[in-house]
Amino acid sequence: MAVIFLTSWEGQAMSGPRVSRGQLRAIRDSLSDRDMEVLESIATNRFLTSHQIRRLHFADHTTSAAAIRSTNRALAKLAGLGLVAHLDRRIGGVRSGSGSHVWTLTEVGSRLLRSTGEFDELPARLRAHEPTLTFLEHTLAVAEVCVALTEAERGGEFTVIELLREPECWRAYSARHGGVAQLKPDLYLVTTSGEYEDHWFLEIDRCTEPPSRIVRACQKYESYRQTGAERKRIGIFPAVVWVTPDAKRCATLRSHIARTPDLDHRFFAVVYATDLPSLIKAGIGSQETGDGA
DNA sequence: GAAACTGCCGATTGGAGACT
DNA sequence: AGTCTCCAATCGGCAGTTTC
Repeated sequence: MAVIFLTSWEGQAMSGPRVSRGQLRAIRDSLSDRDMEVLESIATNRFLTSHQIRRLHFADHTTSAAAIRSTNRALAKLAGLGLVAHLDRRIGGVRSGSGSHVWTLTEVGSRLLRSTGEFDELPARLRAHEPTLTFLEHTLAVAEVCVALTEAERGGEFTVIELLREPECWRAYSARHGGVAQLKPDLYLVTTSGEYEDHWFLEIDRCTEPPSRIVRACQKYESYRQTGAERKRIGIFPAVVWVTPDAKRCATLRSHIARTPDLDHRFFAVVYATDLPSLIKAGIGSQETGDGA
């Protein structure tokens, strides 16, 4: 995952010139199906790097270099039409070197998608201020998992039935000592592999929180599990998977969670990001057998 | 014929390591 | 500690090729 720092924010690109409904229709007519798919991906994930867009929509080119050029040209076209904009500077590549651009929807792009009737939830006015580095890194990390899942699905490892992002995947429940608590997974995923359907809560770890806080979050999942709400809804409790950026962190979190006594460890897993597709393909055996809440 | 794709090449950028 | 050099990765311009 690229490390990205912002030096400035093209806030003016978020608003851009006024575009009439007729102009918007003309722009829509000039777009290919793939252009629309790229826009929809950016809208769904809020921010995507050029690299991620390439993997999502330009994977069928003969060489990766050709895919990159096609990606860049498609994005340049969308940017030229005022539909997307990239953050001003890209710093920090996959190894050394400069990193990918980070793209987001402009207000015109948002209006265009809302005009299709499939993105009514997009805001009419977009944030004009600079996103924080923490927010951006988290958003891109979640997007990275979504891209990896798409690639694995494309490779025939499993089928994604449902993928919900924040806040659609959040769960509100009654806390033990009264009041309403909220569970905030990064992703909710339903997959099939063979004849089994698996449900997952995914938490994207970026080594920014101490293991003690991860353990507390697990305890919150355990409290929610004991309400029986998920079991009532879908018949099972989803597996809770922490996705870590490196193997050392993976081992650390596994160790802390394993030492926590008041958890039903059948429902919790920690996995290094690259191993997530394998875990999903194999399944975690998280199906509650009826002795639960 | 137009649009999309591809190959080539140079410019740009930051990370890593060597050097002072 | 600061500077310099090399290297890897990305982007974009141009021109040729392919596809519809």
